[in-house]
Amino acid sequence: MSHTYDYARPALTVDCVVFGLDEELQVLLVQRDLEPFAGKWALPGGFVRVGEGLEEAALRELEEETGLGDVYLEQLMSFGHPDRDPREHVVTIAYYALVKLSDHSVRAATDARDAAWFSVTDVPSLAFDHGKILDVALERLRGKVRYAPIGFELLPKKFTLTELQKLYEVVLGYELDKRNFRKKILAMDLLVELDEVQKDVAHRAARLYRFDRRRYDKLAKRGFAFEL
Amino acid sequence: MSHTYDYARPALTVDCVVFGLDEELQVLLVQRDLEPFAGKWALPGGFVRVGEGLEEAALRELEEETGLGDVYLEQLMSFGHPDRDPREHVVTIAYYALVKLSDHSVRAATDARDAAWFSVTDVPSLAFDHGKILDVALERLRGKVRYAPIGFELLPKKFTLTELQKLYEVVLGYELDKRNFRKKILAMDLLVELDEVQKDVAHRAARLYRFDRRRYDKLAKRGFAFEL
DNA sequence: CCAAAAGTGTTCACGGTACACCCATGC
DNA sequence: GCATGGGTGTACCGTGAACACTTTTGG
Repeated sequence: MSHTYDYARPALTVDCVVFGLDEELQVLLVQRDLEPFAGKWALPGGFVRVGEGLEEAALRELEEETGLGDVYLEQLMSFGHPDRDPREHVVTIAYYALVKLSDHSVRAATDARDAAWFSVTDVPSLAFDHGKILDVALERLRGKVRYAPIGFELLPKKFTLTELQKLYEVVLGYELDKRNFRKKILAMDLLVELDEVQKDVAHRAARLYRFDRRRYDKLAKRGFAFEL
Repeated sequence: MSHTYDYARPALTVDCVVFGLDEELQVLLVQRDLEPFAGKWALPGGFVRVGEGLEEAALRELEEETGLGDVYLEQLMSFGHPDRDPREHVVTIAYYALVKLSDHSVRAATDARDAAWFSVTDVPSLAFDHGKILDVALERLRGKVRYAPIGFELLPKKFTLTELQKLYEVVLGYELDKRNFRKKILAMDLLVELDEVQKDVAHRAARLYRFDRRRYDKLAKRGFAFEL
């Protein structure tokens, strides 16, 4: 390979802000075992290899550091301040991921490298500029969840309308009116009512629904816009 | 400097999609003088230097290749497919810029390295994956112009309501109702009516306005949301 | 006085919001 | 039978959309 471009170059990493939903919105962090910031919590991530796509690198690092696969992944933003890594100039391309906590159990926490979920309202001080990256990811999630059907990535395949509403309330940070919420979301005609209800609840069991992605894609092509 | 991170690493560039407004929406391209793609049109851009911030690099390249300074600049997205550069793995961080064509005259076109404005509806085939980057930038501009007051970056400081409306029509690609547009934009209370009117027009001169950024910032902090 | 664009209000339909009670189920 | 959440409809208001004519100015 010719090396016409062979000047000194910044290093390149990817970092992932992984969100999950519990009572609160959760973010997955790993504890660093190496300097710099050894022992501090950080976003999972690592170096981009030559010949590797960015998203590919993000998925690989996620799998390596947390055991997670099959997640919704979207590029967030790049951060390149020369001093963000104390050793040398490292540019990172941040992604955010949404995972269904119900599926992937909290297996991440049992990994060799320590990984754990933290409520976004109670995150420890993070290594590098990862606190800032998390802030940007949160802002993006809060914005995007309102005009794109990405919230479903945080719920199990089958969910109740109340669970869906709770999701929005937790992510957005304010309460919604039950009747108006149901009216609006059902009017979009994106949910399929299943012949199934909740199990093991100590009260009337709620009906289960699933998100009809195929239908959404079709409607979206015709100019339909999802909106909270 | 310690080199703990010293593995083979992809090269890193920045590229800028510079938009200007004429009768049509314009994009600034430069003609490449080096291989690969010598002679082809491309987005202005170049390598990120070690110790240099990303936005800083984008502004430097813009100045070097097109003579432009004082532009609105925002990060767009990163592109890192391993084959996007035929010689080696080069990751690029794309920015988009909005410039007031009236201010900066078309000085860019007179630069050593050939630079020129093209209507976005009539862009030649571009080097690398720059065509794709342009598409993403256009999509972003069309989306963002509706919920953020960035359109003003394409107009001179003083403008008429008709000019503002034309801007939106050109960017969005559809026509707007004159009375409704004026009602809505004036109701936001973000424009300052000046004691000045158009000069040298062969008909009734229109009143000039300017965008009150200070007021917008204040309102935005209180939860006001700009919307088309 | 003619051409060209500036400027200005009202009506109607629809969607968003506010709001309270009965129902089904498990214990 | 009681506690717990599930499920449902209506009235009002404000915003978005449709729509046409008069005014000003320069040539």
